Amino acid sequence: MLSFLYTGLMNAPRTARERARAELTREILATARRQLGEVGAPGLSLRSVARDLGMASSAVYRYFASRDELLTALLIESYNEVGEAAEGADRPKAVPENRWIGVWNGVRNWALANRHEYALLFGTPVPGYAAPHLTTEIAARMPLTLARIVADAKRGNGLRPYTGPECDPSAIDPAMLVLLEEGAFTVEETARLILAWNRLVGIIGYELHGHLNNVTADDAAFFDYAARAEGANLGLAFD
Amino acid sequence: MLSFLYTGLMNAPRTARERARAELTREILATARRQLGEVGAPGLSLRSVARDLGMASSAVYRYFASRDELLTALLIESYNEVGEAAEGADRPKAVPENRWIGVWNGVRNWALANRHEYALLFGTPVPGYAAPHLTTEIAARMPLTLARIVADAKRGNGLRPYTGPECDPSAIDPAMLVLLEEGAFTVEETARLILAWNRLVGIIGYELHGHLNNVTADDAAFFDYAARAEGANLGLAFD
DNA sequence: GAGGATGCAAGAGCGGTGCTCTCGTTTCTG
DNA sequence: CAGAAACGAGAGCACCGCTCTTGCATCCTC
Repeated sequence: MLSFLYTGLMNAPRTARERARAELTREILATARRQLGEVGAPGLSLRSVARDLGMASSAVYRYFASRDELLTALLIESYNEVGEAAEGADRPKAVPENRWIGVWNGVRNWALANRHEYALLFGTPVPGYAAPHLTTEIAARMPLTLARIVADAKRGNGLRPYTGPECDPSAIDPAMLVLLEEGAFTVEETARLILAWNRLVGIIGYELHGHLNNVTADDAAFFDYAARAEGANLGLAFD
Repeated sequence: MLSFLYTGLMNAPRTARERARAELTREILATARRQLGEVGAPGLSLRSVARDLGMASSAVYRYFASRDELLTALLIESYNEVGEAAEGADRPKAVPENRWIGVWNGVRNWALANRHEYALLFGTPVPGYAAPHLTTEIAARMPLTLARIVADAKRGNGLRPYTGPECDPSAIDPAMLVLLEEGAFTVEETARLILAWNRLVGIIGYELHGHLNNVTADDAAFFDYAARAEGANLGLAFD
C-alpha cells in the first residue's frame, strides 16, 4: 500500500540504485502530473506516462503498484498545493475581512490554474477508487486556514451576532469541534464554517465545470459576492 | 448529432422496422441506465450493454453514434428525473417554508437513490465530453422549482428584508432575470437564488462523495440545517 | 573479490475498451 | 418485383490496466 512513499522519496537515498529509484519516481510523478493537467484524471494513462519517459509500461509498475496509486500520489501532491495556496494567500496582519476574501481568491486562482487537479480533489470520485485515509489531514489545511481567520476575528473585535436558523448539535461530528482551532467555536459556528468551506469548494466547481454558463455574466464578481456573503454569514463585518 | 432523438423515439413508428428500432432503442437505454446505476458513468461500457442484450457491440452503433451520445441520453433522462423529483416534492398549497424544505429533501432523496446519475449531472464532467446545449432548459426545471417557491412567498406575505453584502449587478447574466419567474426578482434576489441552487447541489454532492465523513455526524440533520439556513437567507421565515 | 540475493527493464500476453469497416441478410419503397 | 435502404454480425485497429517471464545490472555478504 502506497509503496512509493517508503522507498527513495522519503528516506535519504544511500546507494546509487536508491538514488536512481528516487529520481525516476520523481520523473514519473512529474510526467503524470503534466498529463493530468492536460487530459484530466480519466485520461491519465500509465502506459502513456511510460511512453513519454521512453520506458516499458511494465517498468512503471515497479514504482507505482497501480494506476490508482499513481493517482493517489497526485492527489496528495494536489492537496498540499491547494493547502499552500490557501495559507499563502492569507495575510495574518490584515483585517479578517480582507484575509477571508484573499484566501477565497487564493483557492480560486489555484483552481483556475489547475482545473483537472481541482477536479481530482473535489470532483466526483472514480467508482472503485477510495482515497486513502492518510489524505484527510492534508486535506484539512485549506479549511483550517478559513477557520483560523474566523477564530482570529472572534478573539479580536468579535463576530457579529448570528440570527439565522440553528443547527442541531447532533449533526456535527464532535471531533470537528476540537479540530477547528482547538474548541474556539460553538457548534453553531462550526456548522457555518463547514457550510462555508463546502460552499467555497462548490462554487468553484460550478464555475470550472461550466454550470454557471448562461447564469452569471462575470464569474469573478459573482465569486467575490459569494465570498462576502459567506464571510458575513460567519459574523465578519463587510461594508 | 443526437441521432437517437429523431428516429423511432420521437416520431410515431410507422413501419415494423421503425417499431423494432424504437423498442431496441428503449432496451439499450434501459440496460445502460441499469449499468449506470451499478458501476457509474466511467464504468459504463457500450460493449457490456451489447453483451447484456445479446447483440454485437457494433450493432449498438446503429442506435447510438458513440458512447458519449448514449451518455447524453442518460443525462437527459436524469435531468428530467431530478426535475420531476423537485416538482413532485413541492406542495403548492403549503406555506413557502415547508415547500422549500420539501423540495430540498426531494432532490436529496432522489440523489441518494440515484448516486451515479447525480454524479453524471452535477459531478465532474468527463474531459472531452461537452453536454449539448439542448440540455440547459431541461436542467432548469429543478432550480425553477426553487425560484417559484420564493416568488410565491414574495407575492404572498413578502420576504424578510435582506441585510447582507450586495452583489454587483454585472455579475449576473441579464437573461437569468427574465428566466426566473419572468422578472419577479431583483438582481440581489437572483444572485441569492443562484447561490441557493448552487449550495443545494453542492452539499448533496459532498454527502454523496464522502467529503462529509468525519465532519458531520448526522447528514440528514446537517442537510436540514443547510436547507433552513439557505431559505432564511432568501427571506423565508423559519422559526 | 567472488557469488548469491535482490532490483530492475523489457517483452509478450490476457482481457477489456471505443470505434470502423465489410459482408451478407432483411426490410421497405417506388 | 427490383432497387435502395437499414440492419446484425464479425473481424480488426489502437488503446487501456495489469501480470508473468526472461535476462541483466547492481548490491550485499561471506
